[in-house]
Amino acid sequence: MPRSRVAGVQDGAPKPEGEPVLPAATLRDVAALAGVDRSTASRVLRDDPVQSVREDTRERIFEAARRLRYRPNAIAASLRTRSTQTLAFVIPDLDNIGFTAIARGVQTAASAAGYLVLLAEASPDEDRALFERLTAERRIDGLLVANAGVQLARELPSGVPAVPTVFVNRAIKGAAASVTVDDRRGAEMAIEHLVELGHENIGFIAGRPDADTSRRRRQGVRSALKTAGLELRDAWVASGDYTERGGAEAARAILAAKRPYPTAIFAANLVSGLGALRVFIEAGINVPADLSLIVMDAHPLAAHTGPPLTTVEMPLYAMGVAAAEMLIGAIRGGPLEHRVIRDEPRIVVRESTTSPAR
Amino acid sequence: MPRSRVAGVQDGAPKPEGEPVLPAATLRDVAALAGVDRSTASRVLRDDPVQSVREDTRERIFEAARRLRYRPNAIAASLRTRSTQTLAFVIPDLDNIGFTAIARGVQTAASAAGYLVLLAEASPDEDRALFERLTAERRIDGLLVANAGVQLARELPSGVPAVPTVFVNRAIKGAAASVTVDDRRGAEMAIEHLVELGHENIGFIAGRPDADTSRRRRQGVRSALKTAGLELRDAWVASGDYTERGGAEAARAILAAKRPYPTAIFAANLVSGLGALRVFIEAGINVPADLSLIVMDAHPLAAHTGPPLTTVEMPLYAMGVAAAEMLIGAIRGGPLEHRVIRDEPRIVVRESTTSPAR
DNA sequence: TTGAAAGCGCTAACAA
DNA sequence: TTGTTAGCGCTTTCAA
Repeated sequence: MPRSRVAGVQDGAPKPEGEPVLPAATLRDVAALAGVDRSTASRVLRDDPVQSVREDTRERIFEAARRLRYRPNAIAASLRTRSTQTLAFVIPDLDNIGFTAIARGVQTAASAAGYLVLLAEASPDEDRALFERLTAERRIDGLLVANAGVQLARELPSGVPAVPTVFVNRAIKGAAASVTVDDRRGAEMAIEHLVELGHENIGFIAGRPDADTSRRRRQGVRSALKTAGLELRDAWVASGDYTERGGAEAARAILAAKRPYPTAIFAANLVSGLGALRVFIEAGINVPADLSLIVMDAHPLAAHTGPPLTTVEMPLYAMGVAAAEMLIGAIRGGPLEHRVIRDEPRIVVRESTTSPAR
Repeated sequence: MPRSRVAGVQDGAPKPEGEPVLPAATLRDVAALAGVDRSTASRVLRDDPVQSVREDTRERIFEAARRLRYRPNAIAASLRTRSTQTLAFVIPDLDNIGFTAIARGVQTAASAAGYLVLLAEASPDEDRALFERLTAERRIDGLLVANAGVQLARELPSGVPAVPTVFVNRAIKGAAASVTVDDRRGAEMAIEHLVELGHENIGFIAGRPDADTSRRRRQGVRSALKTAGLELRDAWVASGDYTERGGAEAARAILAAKRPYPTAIFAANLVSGLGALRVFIEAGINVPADLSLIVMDAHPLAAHTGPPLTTVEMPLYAMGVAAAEMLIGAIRGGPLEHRVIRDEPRIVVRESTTSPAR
């Protein structure tokens, strides 16, 4: 039996009924206690290098702040400085497990620079309102947009005061900045893996036709096949739309075409690969004995599908870090640019790929 | 071939080099253009019911605001009203797929009430700093905390001006408010499902011993087994710690115990169930023929494991909605309380459970 | 080395 | 029905 202390109802912070909740101390209170002017207190507490302050004055101010548990009011500071120390990271779908690695990179880089991150999900029909709310109302200093459709970039009303914006995992022509990964190389590596296993008949479940990532992945497929002296048959290509359902439909389309079937398939992302996998299994196809499957996007769960999926792991965390760093740099006057993270993708071999049957 | 317009590099918002970016209009500008005082403009634009305004004045003000593309500065309003219209939703781990349904519920309810949600991930060693930053600096009006450990509640310095806080999926004694689901009932239903299939030897992979959800799930297991006249053998129970690794270890522990093995196992959450599933499969155990497995937590990906997992789907979305609504109510002066969402959990039967072999 | 004064953009008493 | 006034709490010249 576990000790009841552990298994019992948890203790939390008991309400401190005794201590009256004082109204939060302001800079004025600190200054009064330290016997200085508010401006002096402000300079000291912010470590303002512009003017020097006598050591004992500094100490008096710090001591007063400590005793009053002074915390600056960020809202008031923002109003004055016109800087909120906050970024927004907008994603289209929280359920899309691909974004967590990016988000973690963003968070890490932002925290390191003292920025807070407002992570928000916005479906295509809501995003305009959200963007307006964030930027027009001056709640953020900069914006990161992942996976969002063109709509959003196109529709941002030009009257809205522009905050620096970096697109993540999406190269939008005309946008000032973006950070992407080398999708083309990742797709090439997927095909190379299949070719090394001996496959000659390779199919492709593509992404959303209107997404630029999809275009680059398709290019990678073509170029790697060409290098291997192989051909991409029309009947073996279908759009999986980056969704589970799209992947399933693509799989059915490939199965519906006349034989021969391909012996291996590369799906342009994890979710569409899952949809396809399901269709194959339900059709009685043995993966990988009859058909190998490799998908783009790494996620812990890929290890738990039936069979575990061989994946192409892209440097998503690094992409998030780079995007946040570029954005913060831009806020501070640095350049916005289009950047591609060239860290080599990694093939994680699991059980869904093997050599073709003879 | 797709039209090149579609497959090509995407167009975004071209930089409007022509239009000079005007400094954003303020209330003062609107008032001047409409020929009224700032206060009048403010009242009209906020739809302040306190005082009435002549119809033509209203129209002049709206027209001026429209022409100047006026958007109120939320920071300035916040400073004055001491309300940010922003909530924070703090979660311990973005990768935990269980939280997305909750987050979506929170978002929906918050948006409906005009609140923005700041979704933040905070590991146990960071959360204090984050909380201070959010509350002490007065960036938010209320706080939702999901899955967080006791630490956080216990350690919140009492000097920090308290924002209303609602714990989500976690009942913390001493905390003012929480919203949870009926974990006990969910666990009972899992066991009932196995019993109905004819299982008599049922094992349990429990959650983190220090989590209150884990305690309730354990209670449910015991009570349902008791009702069925079955016993829970010590050798068939192990803590999976709510992690994949913990689940794997628990599975190994159960396999290491002397026979007989249980014919079915209930894992207290999805991730630990995945860890266990993997161990079973690697041990050559056929799931479900040799061993049925049911897990708590619904997620689309549960349909894609090998075999697809039978799950207990809890009303997580409803929990998120309820938590946000309670919090917003509290901000507006309403009560904080401990609430349990009693919506009946749902068993989603997939292929990982079947009747025991004879 | 410090203080005085002004003001970020808005809202809310109160007065007219 | 509308305007006057006084801040919210902070930062930032400028002057002493």
